[in-house]
Amino acid sequence: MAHYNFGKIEKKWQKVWAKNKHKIWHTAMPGQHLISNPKHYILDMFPYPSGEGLHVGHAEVYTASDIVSRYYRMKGFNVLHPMGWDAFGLPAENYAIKTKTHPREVVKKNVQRFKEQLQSLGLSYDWQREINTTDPEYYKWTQWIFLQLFKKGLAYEAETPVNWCTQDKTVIANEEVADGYCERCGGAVERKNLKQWILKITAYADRLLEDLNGLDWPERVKEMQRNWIGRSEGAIIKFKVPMPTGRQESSKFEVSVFTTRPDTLDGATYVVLAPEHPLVASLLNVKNQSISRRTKIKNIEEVLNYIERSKHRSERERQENKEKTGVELKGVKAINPLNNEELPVWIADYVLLNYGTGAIMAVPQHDERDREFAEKFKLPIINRPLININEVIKKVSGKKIVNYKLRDWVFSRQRYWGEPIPIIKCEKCGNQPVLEEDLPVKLPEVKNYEPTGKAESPLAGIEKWVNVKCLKCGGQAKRETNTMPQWAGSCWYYLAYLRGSQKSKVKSQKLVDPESEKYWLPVDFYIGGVEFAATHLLYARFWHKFLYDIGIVVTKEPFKKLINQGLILGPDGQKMSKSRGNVVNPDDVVKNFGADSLRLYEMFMGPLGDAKSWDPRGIVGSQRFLSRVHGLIGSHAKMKSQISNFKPQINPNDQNSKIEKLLHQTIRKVSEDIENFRFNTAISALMILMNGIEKQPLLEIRNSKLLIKLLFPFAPHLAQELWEKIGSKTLLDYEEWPKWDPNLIKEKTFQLVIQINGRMRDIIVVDIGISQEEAEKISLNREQVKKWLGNQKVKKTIFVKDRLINFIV
RNA sequence: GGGCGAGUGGCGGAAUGGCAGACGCGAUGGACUCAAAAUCCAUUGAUCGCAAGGUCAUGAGGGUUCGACUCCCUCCUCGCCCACCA
Repeated sequence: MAHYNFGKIEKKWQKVWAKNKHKIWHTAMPGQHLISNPKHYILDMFPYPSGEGLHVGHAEVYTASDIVSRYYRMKGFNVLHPMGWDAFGLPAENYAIKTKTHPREVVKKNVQRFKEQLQSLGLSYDWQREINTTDPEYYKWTQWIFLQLFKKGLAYEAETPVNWCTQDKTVIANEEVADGYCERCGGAVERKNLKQWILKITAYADRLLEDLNGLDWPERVKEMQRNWIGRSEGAIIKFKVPMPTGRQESSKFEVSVFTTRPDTLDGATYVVLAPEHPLVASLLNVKNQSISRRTKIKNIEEVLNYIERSKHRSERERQENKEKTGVELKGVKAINPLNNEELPVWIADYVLLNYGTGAIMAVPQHDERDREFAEKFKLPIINRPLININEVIKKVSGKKIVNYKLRDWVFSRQRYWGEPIPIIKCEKCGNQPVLEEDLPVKLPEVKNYEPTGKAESPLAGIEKWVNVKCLKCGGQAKRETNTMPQWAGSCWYYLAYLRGSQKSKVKSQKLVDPESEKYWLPVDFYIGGVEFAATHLLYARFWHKFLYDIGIVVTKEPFKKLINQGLILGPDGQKMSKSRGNVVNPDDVVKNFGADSLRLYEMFMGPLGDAKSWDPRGIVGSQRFLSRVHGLIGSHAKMKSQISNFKPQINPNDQNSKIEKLLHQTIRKVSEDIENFRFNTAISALMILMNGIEKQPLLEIRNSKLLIKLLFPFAPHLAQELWEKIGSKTLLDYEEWPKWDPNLIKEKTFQLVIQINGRMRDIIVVDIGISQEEAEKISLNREQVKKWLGNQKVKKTIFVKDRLINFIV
């Protein structure tokens, strides 16, 4: 059988769908009457429209959500299934620097290509709701949310470290750092502190943790978020560090450590500070630039060298299990507040400034890392009895606290291509929020997107834009020139779709129409990669909870059910990448095999959530299957007048009744599998049905219709084509999903497995509901059973109803 | 280093406490053909046996159970994420 002309069929129906005057995939706009049907909001993680174009991994998620959307539409649900573009970000900017094109133009081109590619897969999006995070009408509201955060004290400025390329004189992303050097220019990278905007996500830590319990998310994602938030109970204990000059005691010369084990305090044998810890600078007395005279530290050179070295190591490197490094601050001692013992003080870069207090007390007897360190540097390891936690804390005036691994969210980027942070800075009056009526603060045009050589955004160079009047005093002020991170736009985009069409968006004076929000939220199915577990998914939950607090939304959580898709690896089992040369381009696959074959194959490859490698031969199986369906129904459609009168027989032994049963089993299997995102087994069930139908002497039109409907969510073009071929004029989107008859599926008999000592020795067909006595009687009469039992005595019999009987001898 | 997953035929996978290998790919043999492709039919975990049938087998080792791919423990290997890639 030759393959059907998928190219022609697919183009034909894509055209019909695009033009369709009934707007099959459109849902009611804000202000329009909402249908009272039950709803499903089925959301894809929207793509970053990269220059590479659509990836087969995109095709995988989007096909999955498309199947579910089509299924629920046929089940009578009001389905919202939108798509948009997460279009701010680094690659567009880097490309702009290289080619001198405006990122806006790059994004426009890429979006167009992505959209065409998505449409070539036959995905049923409500395109009238399309959004783009770089659209000023869009980022106006991203900025608006920032203003609300600022007004509630949840956005603040503080010094935080960035990767500073010493050659380019610019801040670079983690991704652009390779082994301590800048990936682009090869210059050395060091950590440098910069004043940046920070969002207080830690204020929501407890709620973000608590509310995970109510979410229908994969347990592993919830677990990742729990660990990321990293709640731990412990205490802050202060160690005095006597003034190195030996004169008066000062509160400055003490160090607070966070410990989860205050009960081990008696066994502490040394104290470790992060190299950046402010106490280290104080001890070195750096500000006088006369370190050596006023400090007690005897090994200044060594200490300074170590601090300098740490600057060049990333956080990850510092925590890696290579040899632990550290330097003792010779001459400095910390006093254990419990027993007044003098402890040596070290600096080591495995202690991080931004976790806990940036300082630890080391108890080598109880902590593995401390012991390793102690063994390497020959520090004492002592075993002292544990003391009751409350007693310790009371005795040393410690403070019980809850500590989180979660850190506040650094929200500034020294970049052009992002949302400008809507703040005006006045030297006299401080930070002023831009007035809401002045939003959006639009990105101005710049001549080039190159870094400025100072740690600031290219926006800083546009004087006309930067210089403004202070809103309070009217004096000379400047705009904030940092932009927001790419995550900002994706924190609320599921709400942006509810703003509706371009027309209703422009008209709207609110972030989201309350009616629409009440009806559509929460998102029922949110589908995307597990790699966002601790970033986007946490950031979006944080913003949503904030919007809940200020009365914008009525739900506490944005995404009710989360579904993860796994990576599609190259044929070599490696992650697809240009440099490996193992990238599969979906355009080629669509051209050579058809969109329906691509969709079917990607869903058939394995469980949605698993990583799986692309097998260039595997797709022919999917294509072969579709061609067989096309051949069978297509050829029979010509004779439809003859077969439509065919009457099914009632006789249960008749072929026709068998196929009836298979059909209903398949309807059930496919329905249940779609609802549970198990597409690989759903497709396998369709194949089994097809194999059964092919063996039939005659094809009943009713059976064709059922098969077509079941196939439709997976291979919509072919299904719609065949639907037309058998004489139906409707669009399948409006057809009802088949129901199964439980009576037709019910089995009357089953295969009873007979085991002896747990090993299968015989199998017989018996009636469902057979009693243990009867099963025993029949089994013990079987030749096979007699042979295996011999003259051994049955000690025990295990009977599992409608399944097996096991004789223990 | 930390966190989260996964290991089943030649390959992708199915079975989540009860017949291991559904469905598909590939391979082998056959039909059709001058021939090839396509298609159709049959076989296809390993091993012993003429056969009936047996034994072994789900990364390795142990445990729980009448019974373990499935649950528990130890180990090995691989994948993903780690806060400025998205």
